[in-house]
Amino acid sequence: MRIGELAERAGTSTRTLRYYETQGLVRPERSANGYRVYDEAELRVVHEIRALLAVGFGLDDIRPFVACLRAGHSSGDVCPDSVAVLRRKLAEVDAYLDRLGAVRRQLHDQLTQAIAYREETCFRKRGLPR
Amino acid sequence: MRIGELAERAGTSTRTLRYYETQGLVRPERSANGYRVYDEAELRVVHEIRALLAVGFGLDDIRPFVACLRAGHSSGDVCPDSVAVLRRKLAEVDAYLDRLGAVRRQLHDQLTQAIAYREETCFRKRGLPR
DNA sequence: CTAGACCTTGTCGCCGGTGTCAAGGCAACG
DNA sequence: CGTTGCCTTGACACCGGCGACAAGGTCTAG
Repeated sequence: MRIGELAERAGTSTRTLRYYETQGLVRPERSANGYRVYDEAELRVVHEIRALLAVGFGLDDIRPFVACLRAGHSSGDVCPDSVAVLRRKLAEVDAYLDRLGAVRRQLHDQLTQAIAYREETCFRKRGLPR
Repeated sequence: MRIGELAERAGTSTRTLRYYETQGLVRPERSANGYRVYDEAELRVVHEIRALLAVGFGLDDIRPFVACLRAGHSSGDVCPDSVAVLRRKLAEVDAYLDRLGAVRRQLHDQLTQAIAYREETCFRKRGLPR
């Protein structure tokens, strides 16, 4: 399988596949004419990469998962390094959820007060009772 | 007040203040020698900018708040445009919270299963009963 | 007069994952 | 033989909010 076919089957672009290669995530053979040649297993790898990217991982974080697949495991998640990354990411997400919750509260308060102020001003302008 | 003093008082850098100026957020006068001269009100403006940036706003989102302050209001939140941005941002944060919650769940599941698999493998390897 | 602290504008770099274009090789079909 | 389509490497662009540096002007104290 050459790069164009892999790109299409994986739902991405050739540019992206070449980039993954520079990052050490995908390792094609080369045919005599210099074309990249991928075996079926690489399709799996690319799917794993895309799935993890979609969840918010960076390419660096993904490396252990790819290594795990390449080591013959049926899931990229089960190797120690992958588990470590999963733990770390889960902690990061939890922390971010906390921060975002705080932000949400602040925004909500700000909005509530701004609206209250505007309504009060409106009442005063019209000389209406509260 | 010149740029260095404002930067120090606002807890930021001169580079940053000049950048805000290019973005139309801060408007210094110029003294005869070409130096930027800020009045006290600008300190307030810069504080508002920094506070909103810290919450996750972009400079574009912040513009209405600055305009609101500059229009004489004691808070940047109370003008219609600001309220609109607050509403939009709150919605964005809510959406992001949802997505992040889903991601958290997925990570948690992945982690749980990976660990379960590792333990099972461990048991099998040692020929122990479950 | 000079050193030093401040100011000016202009430019490049970063980060991450891609899009996009350029210039050129290789293969297959007519 | 030429066209078409796929492949190659290389390089610029993007987005946002700055950091950092260069080359030069200005003001003040000694």
